[in-house]
Amino acid sequence: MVTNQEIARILYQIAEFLEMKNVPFKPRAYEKSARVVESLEEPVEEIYKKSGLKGLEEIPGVGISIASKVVELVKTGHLKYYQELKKEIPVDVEALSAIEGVGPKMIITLYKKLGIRNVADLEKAAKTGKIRKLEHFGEKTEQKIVKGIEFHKKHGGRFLLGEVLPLALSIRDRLRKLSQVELIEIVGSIRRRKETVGDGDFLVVSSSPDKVMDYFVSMPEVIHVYAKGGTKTMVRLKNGLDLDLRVVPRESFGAALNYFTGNKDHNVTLRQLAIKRGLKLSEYGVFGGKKGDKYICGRTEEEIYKILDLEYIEPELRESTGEIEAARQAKLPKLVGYDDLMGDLQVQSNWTDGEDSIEDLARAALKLGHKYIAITDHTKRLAMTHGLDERRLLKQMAEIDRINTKFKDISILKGTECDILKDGSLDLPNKILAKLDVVGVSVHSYFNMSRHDMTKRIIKAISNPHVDIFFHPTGRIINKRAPYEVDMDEVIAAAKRTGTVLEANAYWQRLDLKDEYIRKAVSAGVKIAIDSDAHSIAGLNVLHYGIAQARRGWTEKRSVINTYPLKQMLKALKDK
DNA sequence: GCCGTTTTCGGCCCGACTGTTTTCAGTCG
Repeated sequence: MVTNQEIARILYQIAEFLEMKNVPFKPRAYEKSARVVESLEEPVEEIYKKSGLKGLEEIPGVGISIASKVVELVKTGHLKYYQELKKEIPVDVEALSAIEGVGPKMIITLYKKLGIRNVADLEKAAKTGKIRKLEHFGEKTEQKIVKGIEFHKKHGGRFLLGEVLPLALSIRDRLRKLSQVELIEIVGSIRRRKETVGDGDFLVVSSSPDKVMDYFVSMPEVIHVYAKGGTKTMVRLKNGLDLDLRVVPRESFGAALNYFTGNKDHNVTLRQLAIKRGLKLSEYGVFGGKKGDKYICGRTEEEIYKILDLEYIEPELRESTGEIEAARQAKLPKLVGYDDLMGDLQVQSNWTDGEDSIEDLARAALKLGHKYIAITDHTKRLAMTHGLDERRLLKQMAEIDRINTKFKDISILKGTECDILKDGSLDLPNKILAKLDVVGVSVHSYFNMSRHDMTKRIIKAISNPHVDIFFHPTGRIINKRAPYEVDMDEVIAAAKRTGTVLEANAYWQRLDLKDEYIRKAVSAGVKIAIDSDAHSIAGLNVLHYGIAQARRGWTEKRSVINTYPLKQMLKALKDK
């Protein structure tokens, strides 16, 4: 089994090797294909098994040459072309280029002049002053390398959106309070609400950028300043997160907003569209005229898309997955809004592993404006959570009836997060499931089953006529636990066939379904439910992450059952 | 090596900052 991440890593490395060899254009091609493969949730290996070489070539950025290499990787577990490049330049490109400020050209020079092959070699050479003696290198470069290595040791990799969004919002609000700041927005992958982010980007319009930059680098979180200029400043925070701040003129705000929101391929395509129209697009605006230096527009993003004959594209969609083509044909979805949810269909109370009582949860949900909330405690198989058996669940249902009499603006629904057992049967008998308003089911055990068995197990479970929602369908914990092996195409087809709702779990460590599968599900006509999976009052506040993920999955309001008023929502469930 | 509202061949996004240089290459986004 070769994972998408492993394939992407090799493609990235090939790109770096080719860059070192000064091969034109190919590095970009490999890099692009790597980015695409990396972002696919469906295993490339599965795509190959299902649709062969042709299927691989349909992946954007992957042509016949890269597709064949992927096939070799899938079939044999290695790739000759890659091995040969590694033999020719035997350096650990992946680790070396992960160091801030170290790129392919530097790596090849360091290898040729000093025989540096890995980070340990690099650290030693830098600390013993060997690097500063090289031509075109100096003391500062050497220091930068030492620091880069230290930083990377402390904190490598990407952050989860939920870890950085609150911080980014706080910094945005602090900057907004400065009198010199006229306009400010968070841009980059945070604005696109990507599930993981590499850094934080801010865009500012200001009459005195220097003051803003001074404030930015002196924020208490900042421990290092990479660069500080009149329009661009880059810093690192204590928690390891890098932040960029850009300042642009007012008339360029829209163009810059667009440019820094990305993603990269989305931008490249927009610029190419501009060129085709005899225009030039940059972060400063759209330019035309004989010399190509006449400002045409750029105050707002809407202007940019309009002049390129495109519908406005929401930030969450800008991932170069067909949104530009759809915008050209005016076929973009009207996305579910951040204020559209009327309730929450997965919440755990202190009857099992939640912290708060049903009544307190209901009161908190009411405060959030919810019209309904489903209490979905675990079932007995999850003994560690004191999962409910039939007797305790009946007791809880009576308790919910009692509490409901205290509220008139919110309805507490009787639900369950019923365990799917190994053979696909459920942890509670049908006769009690039939009495519940909302039956959710989920997998909490035997994660390592074969793809075939897991798919069968899940389809059996959701085929139960009482099962309404399949909770966190792939079981992943972002950056911690891979999804279990399951054929999501088949699960989606089964959900459609049986009228089962698939959950878009909003908890930011899960975000399960992922955008890619949400898109497949809704385009197949399957309904989704965006749930908090809250285990406490505070946990109720994460729905916006799920909405973001749904928007990234091209979801319209009508596909989300908990945007419906209570009666209509209940009707959309199976056995009602 | 990929791709097509110019194209199946001939293109391939644009700009800021830094360090090492006296005009630019490398890196990053």
